[in-house]
Formats: sequence, C-alpha cells, structure tokens
Amino acid sequence: MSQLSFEFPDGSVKQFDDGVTSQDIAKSIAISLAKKAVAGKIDDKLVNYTEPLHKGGKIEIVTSDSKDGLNVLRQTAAEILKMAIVSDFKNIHFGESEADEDGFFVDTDKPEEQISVDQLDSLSKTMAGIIKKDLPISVEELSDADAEKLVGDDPYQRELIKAKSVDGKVKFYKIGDFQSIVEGAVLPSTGKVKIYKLLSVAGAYWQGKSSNPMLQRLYATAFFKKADLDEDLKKRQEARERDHRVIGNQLDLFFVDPKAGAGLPYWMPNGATIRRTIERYIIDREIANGYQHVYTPVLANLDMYKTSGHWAHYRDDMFPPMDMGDGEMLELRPMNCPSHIEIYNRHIRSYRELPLRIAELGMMHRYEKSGALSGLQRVREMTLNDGHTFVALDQIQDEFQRILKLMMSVYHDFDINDYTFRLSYRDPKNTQKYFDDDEMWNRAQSMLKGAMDQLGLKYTEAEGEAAFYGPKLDVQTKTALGNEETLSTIQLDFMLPERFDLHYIGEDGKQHRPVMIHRGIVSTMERFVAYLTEIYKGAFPTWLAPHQVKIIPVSQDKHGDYAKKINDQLRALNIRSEVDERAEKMGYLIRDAQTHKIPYTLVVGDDELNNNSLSVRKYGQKDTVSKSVPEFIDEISKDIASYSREDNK
RNA sequence: GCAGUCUUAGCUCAGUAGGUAGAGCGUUUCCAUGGUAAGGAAAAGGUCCCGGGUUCAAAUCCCGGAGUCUGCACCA
Repeated sequence: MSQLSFEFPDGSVKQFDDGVTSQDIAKSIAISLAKKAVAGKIDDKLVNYTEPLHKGGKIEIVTSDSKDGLNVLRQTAAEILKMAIVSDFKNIHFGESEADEDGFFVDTDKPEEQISVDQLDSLSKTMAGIIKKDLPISVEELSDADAEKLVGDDPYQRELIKAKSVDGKVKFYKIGDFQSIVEGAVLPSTGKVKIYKLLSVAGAYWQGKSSNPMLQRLYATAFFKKADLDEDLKKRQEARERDHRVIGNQLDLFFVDPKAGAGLPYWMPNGATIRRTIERYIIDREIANGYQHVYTPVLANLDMYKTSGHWAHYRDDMFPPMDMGDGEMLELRPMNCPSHIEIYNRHIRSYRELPLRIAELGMMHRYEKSGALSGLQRVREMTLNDGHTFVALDQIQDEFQRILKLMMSVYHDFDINDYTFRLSYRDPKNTQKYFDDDEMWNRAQSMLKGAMDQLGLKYTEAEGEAAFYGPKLDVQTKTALGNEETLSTIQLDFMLPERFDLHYIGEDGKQHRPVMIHRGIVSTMERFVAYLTEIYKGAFPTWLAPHQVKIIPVSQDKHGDYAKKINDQLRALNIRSEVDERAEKMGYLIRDAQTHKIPYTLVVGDDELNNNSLSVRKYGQKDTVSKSVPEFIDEISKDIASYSREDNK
C-alpha cells in the first residue's frame, strides 16, 4: 500500500497509509482531539471526517470549537433541511445553499406555490425526524454525465454541476436516498446535528442576478451547544432593540410617514438636536482643515446633469425632471458635485489656490427603489456632508492622505472603531455602466491603491463598486441588523473636470486640468445619525444627547423654584437642561429620565436647597453623588468639551 | 424593483363560525406633595392603510393599489 505524507500545523510531517481518514489521523495524535474533531482540512480544503484520503498535503484537524467546525455543522444542517423539504414538498428544486458565521440558508424553487414562514415549524419537525434516524452521510464522486442524469431536468442543479465540476467529476453527498452537490465537508451522520433553528424566509435571485428567477431562501442557524444557540438568539433580539428605527421611535428622534412620502424623513426636535450638533461640529472641523463652506441650490437645470454625465449614467436613481413648460427642465440634484464645480468656475483659478476645498451640507434627492428604503439608513432625501477638493495631479496623494487623517480623527471623536476600508473599482465586465476611459480608470485605481499601500492600511478590493465617474475608497460599517453599509467615502475623479472643462493657471502661465476628489466624512446626516443611534444604543454621549440634564424637584411646590434657578444657570452655558415639572412622584420622573437615557439627572430637595447643592445621577448608574453647583458645571462642561471621551480630556 | 410577510388609538399590540371595535403605555384633568426606575381616579383619542367587489351586513371574505418588515438586487 502506498504511503501519504501529511504536514501538520506545527510543521512536523508524518506518513500514513493510502485511504487513511482524518479520523484515523486525529486518533493517532490524541484521543481528546479525536473527540472534538468534526472534519479534516487538506491544503485548506475541508474534507469529511471519515472520508478516505488518497492525497497527502498540509493537514489540519477541524474541531467543533472552531469556525470551520461550526461551518461543517451548518452545512450538514442545510443538507438535512433539504431532505426535510424534499419529504414535505413534491416537485421542488434547490438553488444554492451556504453556511457562514450568521448561520446557513437553502434556496428553493417550487413551481406555482412558495414555501412560507408558516411552514417552518413543520419543516423543523421533519428535520428532527431525520436527525433521530441518525442516517450515515457518505461522499461519492460522479462523472458530469452521471450527475446530470441524477438531477434530471432541474435547471439549477444542472448549472451547479457545471460550476462545481472538477476534472469532469462532481462530488455528491448521499444521505439515505437523498443526494446533493456540496462543497466543503459535512458531519458523518445526521444524528450529529442537534441544535438548530429555522429563522425566516425571503426572496433571493438565482446566482444573485436580478435578471434571473427569484427563489425562496430559507434562513436558519445551527450550533453544537444549546447555550450557543440561546446566546445567538439573544444577540439577534438585542440587534432588533438596537435598530435605529426602534430607538428613533422610543426617543422621538424622527419618523417617516408613508402617507407624506416614503423615504422622506421628518426630524423631531430630539433628532434635530443631534443632527444640528453633528453639523456644527463637522463644519467647524472642516473649516479648520481649510475647507470653504458654501450653500448651493437643490434644483438645477437638467443640462447641468447632462454635462456631468448623471443623466446618462445615473438617471434611474434620479427623480424625473420638472418640465416648466417654456422649454426649461429643472432637476432635483442627486449629487452636489456639479454645484461645487459651478463654485469653482466662478473665478479663474490659480495653481496657488490648490488644493481648493469646497464643502457643503448638501441636500440631495435620489429615487431609491422602494425595497431599498429603510428608516434613516436609506432615504430619498438626504443631506450629505459633502466636499470636493480640486487639486493638481501631483497633489492627489497628499490630499488623499489629508482627508483620511481628518476622517480618522473625526471617527475618534465619535468613538467609531468598527470599520473596514474597501477600494471600489469599476466592474471590468460591465464597463458601459461607467465613464468610458480605460486609461483614466487604470490610473485612478492604481493611484488609490498606491496611497493606501503607502499608509500601510489594510483594505479589501471590490470590483463593480465604483461610482460611475471614478474609483473610491469606501469605509464600510455594519448596521445593527448586520447589513454592510458605506459610511465615509473618498473618490478620485478625472472625468468631471474634463466634462466641465475645468482649468487653473499654472506656474507656467498656461491652463492645466485639475483633478477632483469627492469626499464624505460623516456620510449623510440621515445615515450617520442612524449609525450613531445604533452604536450608542440610544445612549448618546453628553455632547450629542438631545437632553443633557433633567432636573427633578422632590416637591414641585417646595423645590420647583430652586430647580428653575439651576436650570437657568445651565442654559446660560448652552447646556441642554430642563426641569421636569410634571406632578408625578419623584421615582416616576427618575425612571422616565433613565429610560430616555438622559446623561445627567439632578434631584433637588430640602437637602440640596439648604446646601446650595445637587444630587447628581449619571445615566446607567444607580449611585448618586452630591455636588455643589460649580462642581457639577465643571464636570459636565468637561464632559461635553471632550466629546465624553477620557482620552480627549 | 422582486419574493414572502404584515398594515386596527400617538406607541406596542388583542380582536376568524362576517353583526359598524379593545388592552397596556403615553396624553389631558382631578386627587395625592413625594428622597433615586412606574401612587390613585376619570376623560379625550380610531376613514380598522386606500379603492373596488361579494353580502341584508365587511376590520374580518375576494380583487387591485400604496406602504411596513425580512431578504435579494441596487447604493451614502
């Protein structure tokens, strides 16, 4: 019998007989390892635990406490779910199934009628039956021809065979008389899957293309331990409570009235206060960083967007133009760039003025697809913290880094830490979506990459995510519900200066073409407030909190005047304070202040009145501290000035 | 936009053998004047999303539309 050579993670190499399984190998190392092992991983590819191996390589034993182990479990659960679906529904087709850190899903297609949420319970019971039988799961390789025969006329499976075939062969898993194409590994038998939960059903396009048929996607999750599932479900529940739409309602920050207009948010005083505070902050930061703030109209002649290319490339996302009846067409702007170009073009510009930084909290309108709208995260009217800097070619790198530095400093003040960088390129397979100039794209993309590499920052690269006029650096964050979204963006643009024939007078006295950098630091006011609401869970740091101080008199009659006196002092210092004058018990008012997550609650009664002091309770804390009025003013002033961050003091 | 789900008071939600509506919270008023997370009572508040149909009768059944939510697609 021939020998196979395996290299272990620690670098050691051992020989095993041909046909050895990952299980045999695990046992040869340690019984304790074999006990928690669920699969093998050869040269970074998962293989079943009991699958005979015929090729050596780098081996890793996958255990149940690893990410890969969980993945194998979920892949197995997905197969069991498919078996349950086959047994409960006749004539059903499967699209793809996948396991990831959030759980797993199975795509199904049933002619005429679809699987609905009501059927998840009974499917779950069918799964339990399959698990109870503890059916063994085996692997077999079929030739493409045999595989096609097996799947019959199932259109999705036929395409999957094509996609997954290696050297004319496709791997199938066999459970009882159920057979299924799988990538990766599964557990040796169905009985190994004990803890699972079917979660939801939603539509998903076959292969992710909107031109393809829509399948029903069943979402579910599985764990090795019940406690892990419970924790996961608790997390999902917490995510729902963290959702800015829920908190926005509780704290009366904003609302969207479908009757008044979908995707058109109204800012209530509380939300407006947060927004105004952010706006003042970012304008100050930008002015300190050399930006010139402007105001430009939300409406412009359609010709402007024909020149810019928006009309040609972005029309689907724009509101239809308004025909004024005399030949004039007005358009609600979807972006601010052309407006800032107008500002640039107002004067002849010298090289001495560059980089020229124009900024605006620019309101824009985009006709987002109805299904994309979501609270403040995706809206049809938004105000972008927009900025355009006009630079000479050799200033791109410096300016890019300068913007990045400002961005990270702003993030620090808001305590934003959980984000990744993404370089977004055009889709090379679908170039007509973009401004057509290969050289421009290649140059701009490599410049961005070069700048990031020079700074030594980690990033991912994504084709097809660019703006139509140029590539960009996106800062990606996650919403409470786990969906990825872009917060900040820096975009390189050689196109608009060309189209609007921009120039500046160089040192040589001749005209030169500037380059534009589009950038948004704190995103749109809508998305940014949504994001902050979720990361703070509604407990805004003092400088942002709509109400910073609530003063509660023990007795309105006896202590109301003292409370008002303190309130006046605080307000004179621009501290957002009010007295709760409702004729309720003190305990009720304190509870109310806490549920509204107000940073400071001040209780004043006889003791405070006599000592000219305050009983200070910070949000989320049970204990109270007695302070003199000047002491408290000093504390809260420092809190606000430091953006409530210890390291800013 | 697409698939499914849902739409009842300001908010969260009850309300199916079709018979013109309820609770809790909130709001207002009155009583209670209190020491760190809910004192008591009363009142006000509803085109049951919109339009059509079936029916003696529709919140409830049917059709169409709009919107919500979950997801996909699209994107700040």
